[in-house]
Amino acid sequence: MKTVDDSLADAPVEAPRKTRKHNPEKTRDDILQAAVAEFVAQGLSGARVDAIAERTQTSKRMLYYYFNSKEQLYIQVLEKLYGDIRTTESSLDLDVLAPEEAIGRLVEFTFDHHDRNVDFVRIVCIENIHNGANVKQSPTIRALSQHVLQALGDTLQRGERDGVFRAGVQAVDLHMLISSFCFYRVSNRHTFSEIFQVDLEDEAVKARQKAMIREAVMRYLLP
Amino acid sequence: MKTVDDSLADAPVEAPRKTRKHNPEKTRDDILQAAVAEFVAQGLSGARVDAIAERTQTSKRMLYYYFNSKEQLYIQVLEKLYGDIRTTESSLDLDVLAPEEAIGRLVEFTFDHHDRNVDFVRIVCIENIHNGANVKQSPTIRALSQHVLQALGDTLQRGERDGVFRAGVQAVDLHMLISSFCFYRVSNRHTFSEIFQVDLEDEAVKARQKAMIREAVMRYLLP
DNA sequence: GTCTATAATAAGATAGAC
DNA sequence: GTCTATCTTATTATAGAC
Repeated sequence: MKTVDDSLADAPVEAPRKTRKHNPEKTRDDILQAAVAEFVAQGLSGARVDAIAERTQTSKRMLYYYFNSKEQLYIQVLEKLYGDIRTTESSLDLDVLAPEEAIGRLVEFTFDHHDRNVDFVRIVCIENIHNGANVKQSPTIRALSQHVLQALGDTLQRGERDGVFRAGVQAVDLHMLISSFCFYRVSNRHTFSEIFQVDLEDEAVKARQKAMIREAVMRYLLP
Repeated sequence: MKTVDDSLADAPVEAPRKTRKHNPEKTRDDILQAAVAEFVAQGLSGARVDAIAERTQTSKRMLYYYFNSKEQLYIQVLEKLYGDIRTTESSLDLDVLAPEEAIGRLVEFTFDHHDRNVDFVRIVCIENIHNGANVKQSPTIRALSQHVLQALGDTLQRGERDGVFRAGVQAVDLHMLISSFCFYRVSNRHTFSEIFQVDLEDEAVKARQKAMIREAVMRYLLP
């Protein structure tokens, strides 16, 4: 007696070998996404390989098949999250704006970017708890981050030349002034909001703080 | 035949029962210090109870005897490190200084304090990775941190009244502006120095950045 | 390439003697 | 209060069939 399954077995055998369960890129990406979620939620030591596997459509065996170890999977996660930020950062085009406009825009962009990318902020914290051991192993990541500093340095130079910015400000220092505030607001939001009883998710608070860091930076640059 | 040990046994029995190995406070403190080192180095999930015990003069059994669980020991560590900062913070006496002096001093104090207390910075990062779950359980910690905000608010008000500061600045926002920079320099030093190739331990760099945050804050407060 | 079952070990916690 | 030995469970990683 023929069953429905039997009739499927009669389908053309020449069809591209795309059986139900073989889809390498998708499987790999599925695992990587699950790993992002788990590592970001639990940290490097806190993350469980089993938990990552459970978040996927596939099995733990495939995780090891594609990534070899928990640590290598973590490095892939790190590179993915650092990579995501680059794409957006490169789209800023600071060089077409007046220096003051450019800096103002960079500050607001940085603020919004961190606010929207909690995952990135968390993975950077996790990596620092582990003394940056893995960023140091990834030449990719350093290369990814050179763009902002370059753009910032160029803008500072233009402003200085035009007499709208003071001289002697280091790009790396200014980058730290901007990033630190935007990063800390997100990285430390749990302890900060609990201890000082502020709702950092409140849109009014957000707007006020965004205006503050913008103005603090602008004033600092005045001649 | 009498041995040396036998003669010791003849010592006065009324002496306070202070046998070689019984010293509760010291043992407890020994464990707590070891726990600070391990948790700060490895994080909450990464820390190993065995490793903590190995750092002590005593055994794992005593750790459970005094602290009941890994988690409760972690909370004690958290409270200890938050407590340490309070003592120094309270010694600032901002109210006896002119408002500008007071803020300048607060900025420099905060900078130096974070620079010197890497342990505190790390435990706060670890705690945020765990969503502040443990600070929320400790009413002690919130109480500890109210002093700075109060002192800062008072100083802002004095400056505003004297016409040396602008109006409308929130104490909590200014606290964040100051803390974020001082904290981030330490918390993110591994990734930051690797990616941007700066030596944040260099005394010249330190002095430059300390002057920057001080001036940025002062300028921001100008009317 | 994928799945189930399992090996090998590490980790938190406790028993019970002294 | 303290120590050694151990229980129990969780965790990374792999074997081997399909």
